[in-house]
Amino acid sequence: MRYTNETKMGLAKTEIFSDQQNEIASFAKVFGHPARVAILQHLFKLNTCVCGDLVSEIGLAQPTISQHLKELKLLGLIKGSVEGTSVCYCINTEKWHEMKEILNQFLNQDISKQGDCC
Amino acid sequence: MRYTNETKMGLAKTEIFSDQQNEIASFAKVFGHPARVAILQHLFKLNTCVCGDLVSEIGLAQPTISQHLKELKLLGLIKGSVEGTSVCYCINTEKWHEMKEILNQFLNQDISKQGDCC
DNA sequence: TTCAATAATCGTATAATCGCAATAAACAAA
DNA sequence: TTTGTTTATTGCGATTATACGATTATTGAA
Repeated sequence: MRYTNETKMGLAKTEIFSDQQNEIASFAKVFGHPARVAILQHLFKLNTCVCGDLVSEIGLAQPTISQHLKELKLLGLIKGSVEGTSVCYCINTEKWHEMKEILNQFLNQDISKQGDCC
Repeated sequence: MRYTNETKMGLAKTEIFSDQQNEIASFAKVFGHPARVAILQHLFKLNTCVCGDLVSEIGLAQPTISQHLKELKLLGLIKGSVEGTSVCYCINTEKWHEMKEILNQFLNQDISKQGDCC
């Protein structure tokens, strides 16, 4: 089997989809792991910045948590700031709203007209 | 390095998370690929069952589309019924509502009290 | 400066995901 | 029965994702 530059195995062919479709997928993907869901829920629950007690809270190793935080930060959903030797994390409310808007638009499509013929 | 049954590398440790967290992650994960987003949008747009024109519509090979459909069917978000030689697909509206409820609860958490200290 | 605490990064093992060619399976029609 | 159409399954390669030990910053305190 031969694969060209245009057809790389193991890679999603994002170029054939719209920006909107790729954006929805990107946001959804980051929620596609329970650890990241748990991290966000913890940040929400405390209603304030969390100074790195996530490792003991979640139950995964420190490098693993750090990696998940990195992905959340990459999408802009959380912010982090250095506070002494520890790092404080919190929800980036503006980005969260932006993400919510995009996902809600997809999730809350008008379903009433769907013909249930199957 | 040694890994026990409890610690299998490359596997998400779902057992340390709540059912709710795992459920959110499962639904989000299936939306984490633009092809599946595109499939669902197409089903929504037509407001009726689609008899396998998805391959030409999306632009991926037939086995690839079939695989994505399988994942959507596995979660129950779509239904399929055989119609002669082809198969009709449509949104499973009940399951869609159920999924929406679960994801909305997560996405629409009260963000107003979040201390923006970062 | 030295030491302790904390978090990020690196390296690596393992599993899952993505995509498709080839094939099989199911069905209708000739 | 044979033939064509359509979809599912199989098998494989390439890549990403998950997890963590070891190490490396980074900062505050002694």
